[in-house]
Amino acid sequence: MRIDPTSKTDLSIQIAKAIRETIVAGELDIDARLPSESELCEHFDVSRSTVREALKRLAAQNLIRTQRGATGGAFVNRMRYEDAYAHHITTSTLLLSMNDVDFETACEARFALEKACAPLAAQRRDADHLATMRAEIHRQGQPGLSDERFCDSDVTFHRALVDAAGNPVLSYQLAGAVESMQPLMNMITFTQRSRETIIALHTRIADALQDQDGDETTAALDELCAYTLTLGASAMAAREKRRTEVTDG
Amino acid sequence: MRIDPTSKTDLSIQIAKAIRETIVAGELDIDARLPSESELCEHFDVSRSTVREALKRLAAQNLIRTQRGATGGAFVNRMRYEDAYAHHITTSTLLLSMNDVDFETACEARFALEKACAPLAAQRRDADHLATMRAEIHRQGQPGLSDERFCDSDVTFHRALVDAAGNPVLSYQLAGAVESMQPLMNMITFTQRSRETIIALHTRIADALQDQDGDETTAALDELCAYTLTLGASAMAAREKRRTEVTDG
DNA sequence: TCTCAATCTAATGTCAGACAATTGAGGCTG
DNA sequence: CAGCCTCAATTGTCTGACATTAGATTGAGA
Repeated sequence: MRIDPTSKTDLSIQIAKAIRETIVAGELDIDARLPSESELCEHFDVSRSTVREALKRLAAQNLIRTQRGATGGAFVNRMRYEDAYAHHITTSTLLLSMNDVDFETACEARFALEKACAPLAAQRRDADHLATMRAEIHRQGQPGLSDERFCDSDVTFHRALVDAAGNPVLSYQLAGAVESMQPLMNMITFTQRSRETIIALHTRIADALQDQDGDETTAALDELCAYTLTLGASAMAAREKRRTEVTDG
Repeated sequence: MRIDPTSKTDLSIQIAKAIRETIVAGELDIDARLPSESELCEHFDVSRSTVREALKRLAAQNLIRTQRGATGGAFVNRMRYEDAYAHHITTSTLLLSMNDVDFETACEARFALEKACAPLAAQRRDADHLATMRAEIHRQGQPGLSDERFCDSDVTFHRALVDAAGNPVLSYQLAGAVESMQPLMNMITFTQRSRETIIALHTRIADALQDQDGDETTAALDELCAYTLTLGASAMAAREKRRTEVTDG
């Protein structure tokens, strides 16, 4: 756990790395207190600013939390699924938007992953999951629902499907895939007709899960994927047309 | 884009949040330069240390990069898949280790996700993917290979499978699932016999992909999952036994 | 003796100012 | 025109100070 002051790499980066490795290696238990900033200054032979910048880097990754006061300090964080979700979703969303991922790729990934959950969800779904799905289906059918709210409800519905698989690791991994699709989905205008189609497929999925029929769930997801792709394609085409017109005019 | 100096929340957190929201909202393009630290000081009416801590938080999340020199500054990062991978893997690994996720749950999640890739991989695999997989299979058969190296090779093999699906979004999402399993896998002692079984299944997977047979790929993955679970179970049992003996003695 | 408020104290949060290191830009020179 | 030099802007680091926070200690009073 030493650093190299002559390296071209910033000291705060080296220090953050050293501490991170200590934590990841398990040498510091959860909720263990790190040395105080002054002690870290002495240990690494740097100023307090540098130590603090290193700690802020770790805090930004949810690896530590800090607490003020006499018994305060920096403590190793128990990584919570909820915190990791949020972080994962932000990163995924940025990845999608900044890399101009086309709708097909994102959609394919999302449904491939959801299909991975289908057999498990069919096996393990409980009353709560089914109730959530039914409630969202009902919501999706209400007149006057904005496109954005419709997408929200869609995400909730699919989160319930994923959670029904009863595997927190799976839920965590899929949170990014499902939720980061939302900005792309939000570009679609859902006509009354397309909503009806989606609701019908959602109902089919819910029914299949209720019957604990994994194959039928997968089949319905396949159809939903195909239908979503056609919706996305026409939305992209319309968008492209608008952009061309603006450029020309 | 203002902050509240009277809030109980740390200023550097508020500032980081404000800048992050600006970036995520797309108001700053990729590679756009943020105001210099001095300008940010004036804008938010805080000291430079505070601004710097905020910037370090953002840098830790790969949202910005900094560059020294006359034309330097902080620039909006294009979120790269490679960077996001690393971050995602670290987080996933910590989640697994800190939440005492049992081997079954992690294993189930991993193979469920890999199976999601199988049909796509069978369809799109190219010569490079197959070559990588064959090379790793060969490596896995070499005598004297340590358990750790064997696991490394296993991860590389499965990464190739995932990448063969030709969907970067999928690859990104699965990186966490596949690689974060490694610490758990590392606790397993691979006997000569178990290695042979795994290599046989790997070969079956590679063959199936070469034949573009998605169903066979899935079937082989199912078997590998089941076998890995039995290996994990016995490893956990042995570990538990050792711990009990130590406690008793 | 118990309770509660005041005080103490150790830690993080913030500020101000200085200097070092880096690096591109522009000018100078051959 | 190429190469070198200087300059200026910017981030990186250091120092020292004070503010803020919250647990620990202490002490008075019922």
